[in-house]
Amino acid sequence: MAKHDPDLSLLFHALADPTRRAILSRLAKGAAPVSELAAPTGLRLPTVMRHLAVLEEAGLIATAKDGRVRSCAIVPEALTPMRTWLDEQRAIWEARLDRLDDYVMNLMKERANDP
Amino acid sequence: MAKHDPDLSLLFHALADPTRRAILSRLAKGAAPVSELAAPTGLRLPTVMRHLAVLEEAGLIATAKDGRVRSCAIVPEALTPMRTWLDEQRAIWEARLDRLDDYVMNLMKERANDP
DNA sequence: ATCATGCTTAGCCATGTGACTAACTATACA
DNA sequence: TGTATAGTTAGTCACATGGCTAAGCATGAT
Repeated sequence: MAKHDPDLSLLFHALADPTRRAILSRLAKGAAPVSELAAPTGLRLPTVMRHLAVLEEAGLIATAKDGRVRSCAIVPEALTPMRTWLDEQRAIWEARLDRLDDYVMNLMKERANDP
Repeated sequence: MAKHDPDLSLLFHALADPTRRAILSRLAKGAAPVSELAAPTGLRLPTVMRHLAVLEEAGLIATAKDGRVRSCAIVPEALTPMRTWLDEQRAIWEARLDRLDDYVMNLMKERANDP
């Protein structure tokens, strides 16, 4: 359970932007060149390029240039660390579905210490 | 498949910070007051408070004040939207585990168009 | 009533982020 | 060769983020 996990931070940060998630959804249907990804966003090319750079640094997409066209594709394995983290958390969190009771009981105990 | 999903953005953004993930991990073991959460971070209280505010706005934690102590607890259901998104993506992405082939074939087809 | 504790608010600062325009490069097409 | 196309780079700008200090407020202990 790494305290500083740059992978996870990059991943979550990349996914925190709706534009980037939209690009991913588009790419889920198949590889596409930059312009085609930019079109539905209504954003300028340089802006989209930065989003793509973020996605690529997070390992979520891979790109390659063929002639003057850069083709982008998703990297499915990239979601694995996130899934792992989520499963870890779920394991602990769900083991505590008594959380609310636990929480309330804590408060009550504190109050009880003060008759 | 909402194009603009503020919930997801808030969630992912909240989780993109290692300090906040550490706080969540700590809280997974049970509710705790602000100071106790701040201690292991090495950060000042106001800074930690802001992190807690981000977590709370994302719906990841709930807090309540008892006397002068504010107790914080996780909200397990908060991860559901993220799990849903992840499962959706996995469904599509994994259906395309031929992605690399697909990608390469695309390139080859483009080249083929140019004999 | 006084003081310590625990949080809160206000405000500052450096850096990061997301958007843009404008100018440039490199490939394809005529 | 010249021109359109597809990306790329550089530079600007407003605002968000993450950290801090200093001062304030409410509650519990003496």
